[in-house]
Amino acid sequence: MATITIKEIAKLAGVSTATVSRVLNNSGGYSDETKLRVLEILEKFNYQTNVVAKSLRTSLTKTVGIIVPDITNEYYALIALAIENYFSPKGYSIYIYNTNEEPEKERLLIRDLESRGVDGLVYISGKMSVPREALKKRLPIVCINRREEMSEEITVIESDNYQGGFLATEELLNQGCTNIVIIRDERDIVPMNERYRGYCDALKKKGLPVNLELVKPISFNVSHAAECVENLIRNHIQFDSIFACSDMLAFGAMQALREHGKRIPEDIKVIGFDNITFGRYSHPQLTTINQDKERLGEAASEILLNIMEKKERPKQPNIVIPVSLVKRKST
Amino acid sequence: MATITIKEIAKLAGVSTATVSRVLNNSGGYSDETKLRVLEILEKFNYQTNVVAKSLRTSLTKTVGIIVPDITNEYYALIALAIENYFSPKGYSIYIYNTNEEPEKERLLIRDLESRGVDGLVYISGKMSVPREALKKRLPIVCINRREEMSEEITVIESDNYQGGFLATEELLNQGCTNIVIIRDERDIVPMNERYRGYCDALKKKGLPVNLELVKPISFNVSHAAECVENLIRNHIQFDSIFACSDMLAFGAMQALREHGKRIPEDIKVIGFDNITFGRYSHPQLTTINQDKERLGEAASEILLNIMEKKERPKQPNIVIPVSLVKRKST
DNA sequence: TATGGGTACGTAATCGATTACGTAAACTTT
DNA sequence: AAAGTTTACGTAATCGATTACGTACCCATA
Repeated sequence: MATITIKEIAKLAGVSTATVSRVLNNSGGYSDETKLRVLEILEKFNYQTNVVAKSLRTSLTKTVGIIVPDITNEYYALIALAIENYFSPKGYSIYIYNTNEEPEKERLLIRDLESRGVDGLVYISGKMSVPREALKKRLPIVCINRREEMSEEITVIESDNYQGGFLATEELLNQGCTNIVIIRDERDIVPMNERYRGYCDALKKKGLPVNLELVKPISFNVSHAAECVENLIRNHIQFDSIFACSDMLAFGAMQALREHGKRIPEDIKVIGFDNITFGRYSHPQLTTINQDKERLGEAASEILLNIMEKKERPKQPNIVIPVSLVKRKST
Repeated sequence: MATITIKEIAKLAGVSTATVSRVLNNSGGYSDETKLRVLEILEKFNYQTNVVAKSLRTSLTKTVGIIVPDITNEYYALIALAIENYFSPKGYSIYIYNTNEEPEKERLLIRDLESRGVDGLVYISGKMSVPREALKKRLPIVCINRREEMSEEITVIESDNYQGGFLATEELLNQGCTNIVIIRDERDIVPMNERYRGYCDALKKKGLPVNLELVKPISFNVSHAAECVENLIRNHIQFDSIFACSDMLAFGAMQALREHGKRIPEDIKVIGFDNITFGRYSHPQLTTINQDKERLGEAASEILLNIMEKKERPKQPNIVIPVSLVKRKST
């Protein structure tokens, strides 16, 4: 690096490095003239802090790590973007780590994060072992949307998944549907369970039973959703609508429906979850439950910064971000 | 941080920090017994390198920065992912920066990157001022898909945009189309110009003229594509197909076509560019030109690492990644 | 005028590594 | 056996900042 150091600036300004540092950090202890002279030299030689050196001394790196399963997924990308937009103006840089939810990768990550001395971590992934490890290492952390029942020491930001499931189901009921298929992730994870609970309660409220033949847990994947719908049709199971627990699953389901000559929404109504961009361009445009990814990212950032600054790990209650129904053409 | 340092390890093992460091880096100069003893202590106390300190000493941070316009865009996300997958096993961490192509943001970035001492930079964005600045600062850099005519000192990885434009147009011609609308980005940037050149040449090869009434430069945005198609229809301009220079634009165009009762592909055929995931789930499924985002990211990474290691900035010829036609249902 | 307190600095330690250089002991070579 | 070479370390400087502590000077107050 050809950059000039504080030492050289000091010599040029005829002061000590201490004074230069003080001027740089506005920490007082210098006269106005000295300040001006130093500032002038700083400017003239285009001084840039060596962040690495500063980090070593202060043990603050001004970095935040984000762990996501897959940045390629718009949902995660939007959250990551919100986090960057929050932290970047505050002088932080963002490390991004894709785990693909592979446990080995996650295990390595926590070491790397600590080695690099990140100031905080936003975790949006599956294995809660990482957050627990982070907690042990006193690394400030918040999780998004992956609450586990037992982990009350970790703050979790989550969408109101229960309400989402309820609203989605209610929308279909309001359209006169009575045989509502729910395609959900087979994994026993809180967000999915909550959506399912909302589904059940909406039915219950309407006085309808939960027909387990219509509850379809699948491994989370577009083509599985399509297969699932095909099986329903092939087995002549009666249904008039589908609540897919993610928009991608909804797209898979719609594709299968079309291939079997079903019209949407005339024959079968479909509702998704997440509200990703493509829902506006699918045919028909997808009715869905909006998750406020920006708020999720923002709220997580705010709380994380709080933990980082206060250096205290508050038993903060989990934050629930409201969801909303986005009515389009598929219901 | 509660982590143990090299100094403490040294004391515990009864050696100097120099020896511990040598063992850590496998640089020789110690007996087998010493090595074993040190390794044992290292293991026992779960030593982790302080990367910040190491970086300060070696002036290598083992970080790579990625500058993208918008990580929320699947195209960029896939490239970024490929880059991470390349560098991460080599011990690098990835900084990600979204610029939204805002010039001020980009200008700030280059300073930050240098301050943080990133070892290399992959640049996928618009303003070539950043790469030039990086070059001046001797920061290893490669660009993706934004070649400018005059900047031969910077290595650029790009898709074969000309070939893509040619293939797309040829596909429509093969389907019997003669009035092919091209919806392109209005900006005078190399990738778009190349796609357009491919379009022109494919027509020429077939002995057809370029009808400028069918050449539609728009500001890059889905709804503008829709408007553009509406205008064509409203003005009764004859066309039998559309080559949209990005899949997103194709979706906008298809939506407008549907709203005007045009069937795809029976009435109007549509082809896109990029091959983003959603093209498989649109209706009809979108025929498109595949950009190999993984190879783009990989190739960029390889070359970047090369520059980083050799510390030389070779006048490397630009790398062109092949594209291919993905035939689906919209043509 | 002596004392006390504030201002404006400088000195030097420090963060946690790496590494050039020095050196004692062991081992070769003739 | 003397000289040279190699091995296996340790010492201390260094990377570029921050900051506790010391101190000289100035000014106000008793």
